Amino acid sequence: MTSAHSGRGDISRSLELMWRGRERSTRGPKPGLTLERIVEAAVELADRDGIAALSMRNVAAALGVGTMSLYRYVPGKSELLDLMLDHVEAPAADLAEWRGREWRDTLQFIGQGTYRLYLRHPWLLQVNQARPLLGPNALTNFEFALSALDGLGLTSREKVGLITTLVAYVSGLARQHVLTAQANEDAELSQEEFWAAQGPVMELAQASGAYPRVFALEDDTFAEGSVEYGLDFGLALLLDGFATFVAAKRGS
Amino acid sequence: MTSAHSGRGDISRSLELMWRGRERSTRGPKPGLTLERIVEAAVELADRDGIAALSMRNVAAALGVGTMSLYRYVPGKSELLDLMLDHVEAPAADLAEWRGREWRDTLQFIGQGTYRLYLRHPWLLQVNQARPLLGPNALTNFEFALSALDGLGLTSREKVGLITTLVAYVSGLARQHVLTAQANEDAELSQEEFWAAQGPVMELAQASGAYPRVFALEDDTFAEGSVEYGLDFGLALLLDGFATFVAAKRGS
DNA sequence: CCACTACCGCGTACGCCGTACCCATTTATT
DNA sequence: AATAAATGGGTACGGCGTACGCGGTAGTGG
Repeated sequence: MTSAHSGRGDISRSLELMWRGRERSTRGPKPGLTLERIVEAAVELADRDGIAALSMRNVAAALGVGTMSLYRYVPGKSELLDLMLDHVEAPAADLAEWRGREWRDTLQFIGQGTYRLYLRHPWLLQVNQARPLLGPNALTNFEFALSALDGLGLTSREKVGLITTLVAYVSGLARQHVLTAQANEDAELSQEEFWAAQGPVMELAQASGAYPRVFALEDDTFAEGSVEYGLDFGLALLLDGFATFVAAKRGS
Repeated sequence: MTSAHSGRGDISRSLELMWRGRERSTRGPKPGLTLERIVEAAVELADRDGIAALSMRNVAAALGVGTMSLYRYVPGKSELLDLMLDHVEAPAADLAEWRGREWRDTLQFIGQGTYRLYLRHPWLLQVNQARPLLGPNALTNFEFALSALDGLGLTSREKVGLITTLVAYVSGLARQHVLTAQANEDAELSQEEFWAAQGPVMELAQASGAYPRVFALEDDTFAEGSVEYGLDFGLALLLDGFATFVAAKRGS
């Protein structure tokens, strides 16, 4: 029953932690933990048990330390989320191969990769990325996306507009998909029970005759596998739109 | 620091409340509240103070009643969220006018309307619509969207695919936009301070030379007004893609 | 060798949250 | 008048993030 904020705490602390890590001073006991270990444990916990289970107490327990020990490494939960975001955004290793490929292939790759990222870390969709901090990984990904649009004669605004549109679509779709899938899995209520619960009122709705088109939909419309089909379907439409735009710019 | 779940509680209770309201039995004291009033107060509270401030205690206080009194009307917070969702989705009154218009205009209207909805109720983006319950308003909107695609020779799957794609894009973009705007407004940190905080590390990043394209972007790329521009820009691209698809179907 | 100092681990406590439980009160039926 | 049902809401429990502060530890300077 909890969402989460990122970018709410001490921004510069988060950024320092992302870019520089912590410079150790020689005095005092050696730290028993590392920032890295904490972030990894937190991501693993969120992946497995969902964002609602991501409490400082649970992260600490997973690491076998006291709750407040975490605060020696991270200023607060907000900054921990910032770090988790940058952590999972680590770009694929083989980005270099993509130099010189067709822009359309590259954008499709980016879209699919982003989608997979959300599938792997569904809690991303519940994190309020109010102010996406520009961590090293975010910046690398952004640079890569921009490189895909080299040499097409686009302005900065246009490039960013295309990338924004792509990411907006993919994340929006992932949101719909992942949240539904996740509800079907780990809830106490199965998908069948859910539809069974909706059944009675739906029959009323159908009988009312106010929604003829909704109830005229084919049975297989929401069938299994419609979602993977969904990404490629919408992505192709969107990239068709991009192609029209790029062609117009080239022609002018 | 809280997200929120919807569709987690007793589904059938939520649905009953949405479709039928509560049938009053004659015995006992007259209720001092109505479901309607509670939902409206909750929406107003969420609009003004954000989802984090939406606690049962705060809603009750806004209504001048005891916290637990709310539970006489709503089974729990989860169901209250379900009701809030359906409440704000109330369709525009003038949907009937749109019969027979061009599909492209209608879809654009739907996209812009959805976008405005998110601007008006930013907390929508933080609500985990895991299982969007089909309330009367949701169903009416869906029916309207389907009606826009009448007569184009599309299958059920294709119609739903187009609508899904449109909504995914718009909600994804709204998410980026609203969360950023909201952070800029009501946080203790202004936008200038935010960028000032990013400044030092950004200079380091620039000096590293690893992100040439990012730092070669024009200064006005992220300027004010880029966001409204953003919706229409992306929407046009997407609808171009739709047009290509529809034309291909027609031609075949 | 020893004080000093900086740092680590973390126990306790406070004020939030959702809500289970229960009881006094009010009202319509019998 | 007695009964049954519904309302209002107080109290309490177990969760949360985290401020504060204390005892222990490891390098440093005398």
